[in-house]
Amino acid sequence: MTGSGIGSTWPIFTMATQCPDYNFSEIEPHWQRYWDEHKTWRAEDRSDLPKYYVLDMFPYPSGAGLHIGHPEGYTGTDILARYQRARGRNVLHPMGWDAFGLPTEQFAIQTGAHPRDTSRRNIDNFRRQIKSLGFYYDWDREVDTTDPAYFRWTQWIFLQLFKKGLAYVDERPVWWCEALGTVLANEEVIDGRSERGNHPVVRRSLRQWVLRITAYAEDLLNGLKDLDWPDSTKRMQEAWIGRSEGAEIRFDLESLPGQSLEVFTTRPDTLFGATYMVVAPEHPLVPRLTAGAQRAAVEAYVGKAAAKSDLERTDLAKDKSGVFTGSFALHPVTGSRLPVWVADYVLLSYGTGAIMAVPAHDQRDYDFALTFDLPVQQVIEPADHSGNGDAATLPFLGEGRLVHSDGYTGLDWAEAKARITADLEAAGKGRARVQYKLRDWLFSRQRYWGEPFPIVWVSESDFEAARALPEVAPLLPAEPVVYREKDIAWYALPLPDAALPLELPEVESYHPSGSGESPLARATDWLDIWFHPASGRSTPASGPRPEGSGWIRARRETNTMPQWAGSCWYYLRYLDPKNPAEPFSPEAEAYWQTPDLYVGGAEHAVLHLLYARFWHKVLHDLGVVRSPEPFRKLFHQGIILGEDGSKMSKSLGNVVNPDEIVKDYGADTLRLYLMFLGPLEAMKPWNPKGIEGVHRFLRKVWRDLLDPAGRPAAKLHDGPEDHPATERLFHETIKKVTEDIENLRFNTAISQMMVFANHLQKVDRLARATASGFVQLIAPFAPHFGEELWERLGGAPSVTTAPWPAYDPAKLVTDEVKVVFQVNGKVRGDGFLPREATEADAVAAARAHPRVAPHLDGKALRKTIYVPGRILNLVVSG
RNA sequence: GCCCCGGUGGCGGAAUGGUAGACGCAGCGGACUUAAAAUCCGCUGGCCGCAAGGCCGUGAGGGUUCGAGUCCCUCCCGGGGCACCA
Repeated sequence: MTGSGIGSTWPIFTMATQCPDYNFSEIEPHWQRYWDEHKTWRAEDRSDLPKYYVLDMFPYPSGAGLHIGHPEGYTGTDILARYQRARGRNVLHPMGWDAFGLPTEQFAIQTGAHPRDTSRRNIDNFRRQIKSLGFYYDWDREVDTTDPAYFRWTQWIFLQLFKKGLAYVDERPVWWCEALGTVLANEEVIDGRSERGNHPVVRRSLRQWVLRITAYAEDLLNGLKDLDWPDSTKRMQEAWIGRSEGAEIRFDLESLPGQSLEVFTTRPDTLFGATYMVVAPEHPLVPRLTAGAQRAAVEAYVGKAAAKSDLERTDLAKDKSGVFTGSFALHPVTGSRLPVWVADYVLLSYGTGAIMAVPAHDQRDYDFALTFDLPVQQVIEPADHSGNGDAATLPFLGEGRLVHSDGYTGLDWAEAKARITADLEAAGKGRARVQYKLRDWLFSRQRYWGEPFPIVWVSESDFEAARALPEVAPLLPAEPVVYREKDIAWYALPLPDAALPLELPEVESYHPSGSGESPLARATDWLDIWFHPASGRSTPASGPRPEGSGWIRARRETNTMPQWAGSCWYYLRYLDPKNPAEPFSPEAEAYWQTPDLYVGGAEHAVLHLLYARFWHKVLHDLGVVRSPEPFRKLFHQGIILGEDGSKMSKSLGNVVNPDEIVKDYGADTLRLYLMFLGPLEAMKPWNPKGIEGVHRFLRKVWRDLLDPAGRPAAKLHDGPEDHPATERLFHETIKKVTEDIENLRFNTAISQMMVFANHLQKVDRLARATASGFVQLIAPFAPHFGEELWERLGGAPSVTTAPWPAYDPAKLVTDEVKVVFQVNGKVRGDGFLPREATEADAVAAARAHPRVAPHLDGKALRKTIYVPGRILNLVVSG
């Protein structure tokens, strides 16, 4: 390259950089600028092309910056996006911020910094980091859950739920976390501690907003069937919904005429084996069931149970405890007296909070009966028993036939379930019932940094007056949402659309109030208002009542929504993110519909993914979206562990910072390495040495296709022809890379490209078209590198506009195929045979093979298995 | 306890029931270089053997099959989820 090039013949490229070597720190920012200026990544709203919508779970922009796990999934979707673009799709690949949430608020509490400022700073940093990795995101569609223009529609969706009667308030024992100063949902509590921060939690009764997700239990369960999701995730949701079929049975109470105890059981066939009853300590009938002599003992027990954390009640306390109430229930068929006990192994929150205990056929009841010396009556015997009775080991939990069950003895248990249930129903003593483990979704938090509820509380008379207004009536549910506080009833009124968004007030302190109310309770001018229900206008109650009619006194809801709210529908806002009049236009929804692929961590298997499905189904029922499910195809990327194989954490000092990798090796190398580590779904350790390998691969390709001055290598020629071996390998590579991308097997796609690169080093000439085609295959993985080489080899920028290479199946077939020779299943040699060689040809070749022949000598050929083009197995004996 | 998913060289991993270990890392030997880096070439599962070659080998044990990393059964280990849900 002596004296050539630089200065005299440069620039030869219009867009590419001028660097002779693979200088990624010059190339990458250059192409990032190019993409930004040309909006290469823009998804067109109106297009004749078929759409492809690929979605990442948007991140919570934490102060720590991007974690190395983020770009793992993002690179996977980015490859898909670029590939689908090359396949002629109009690709939507958006990014946004799930920016409400506790860490930002904790930071505000500690420092006084406004959460909005912290969020903005963190978002800017995340965006910078993500852009530095060259992702094909449509930045014109960025969404931010904390932006009033966004959460206006989160509030709007809440109001649709409210109107449909799917949102209600309830005073209920909830998980209260003292350290976080808030209530947590069941799903956010793990082993009696908060999922976030691992603080202890206790039960506490508070007024809460609750969403009636249980109304959709059946839909949510059935919908799973058609989803292309990991099986484990579907199973988790299935288990979480926890559908059981059984019966609700009514037991009259001896001491309370006219009162009865309802139980739920999945085993109505064991009705005749019920020997006692159990109610949960919190069951409302407990005080009345308690007989005088037992009162002290029952009250002590109930008090103790209330004080126990759930950790004690479940994990540590498998030993049964309980107290007899002193009263009896009457068996609905036999009329026999069954003692009613209080025990904390029965949960108020499931079923009816009471059970009929069948110790002979339930492990828990059996343990309890043993502890308290209660009778055990067998009513099911294994099907292979012919005797009537007691032979089986108790408790017997298996299938069988009924015994000791007047009128039903001898029946198969499944039939007995149906018969007994039907008979109870006819007698007015029970009915078939489906029960779910799924509980309604506790939807409020006593926090500042969340979406405010677009709800005000008013007196009964003001509510009645408002309800009569034509503007207000359509916004209300059939049943008013109401709660009582110190004998005063408060009625919920929604803000009309015109009053949205309801923004957060400025407050002096972000500390929770400690009383169970959020910091919003201290923003008095925001909180206590004069309210005009028809228009939604408001003014501080500290001021005078405004002129005109229809103004009432109101107090705003002080709770805020949980972080899940914003992420429940963000994938829909991307369709039309700037729409000021609707959450998204019907046209945008008609074209983009729902994501074709959703990629994100398995840690959201139940929470986010179940909540979002719930909201989507509600929107579907409202006619707002056409599909019944939001995420047809779901994929979980795995977790990247630290170098030492343990989870990355600051305290272990094994955290990998993407910024440093980009600085040292470039974004393309990082992307390639993340994909090369192993299967996308696998958990795999980071290996800093491994990154050298993929970096070398890029440099090797650069060196191979370009000369030392950075221009097309001398061995490139413009003819169509390559060596047949090169041609075949190239077409194999196109095939493999294409199929692997479609199946998200990026690691094997990369290894195939490495195989091809290794081959390129050995050839002395190469068609320029082959070189460019190879660069196209690399481009989705290493996009800056791809753009740079594409143009230097003569392609018009950008490579993203070039159609994906197609392979020619005819180029993959060879005249000769390798056949492996086995004798008795052991490999003894191989040989090349014509593709159409017969079994006889193959056997002849094997017999002639010097290393195979000795194993056949003097032995009788008993069987021949011939798989053309693969294997010949000769089974011999003697 | 119950339900999933895994277990393959020194390491990450690859293998429609058909040559186990592709590709990469690490290691060893060599070339280039005054030297180093970079790059290139070769070797690299274990055991026996001078070699040709043979035997063994995918957590353990059994089974199905002409043939098993792959399918079936039992067990061990690791990871994830659920956990008194009647």
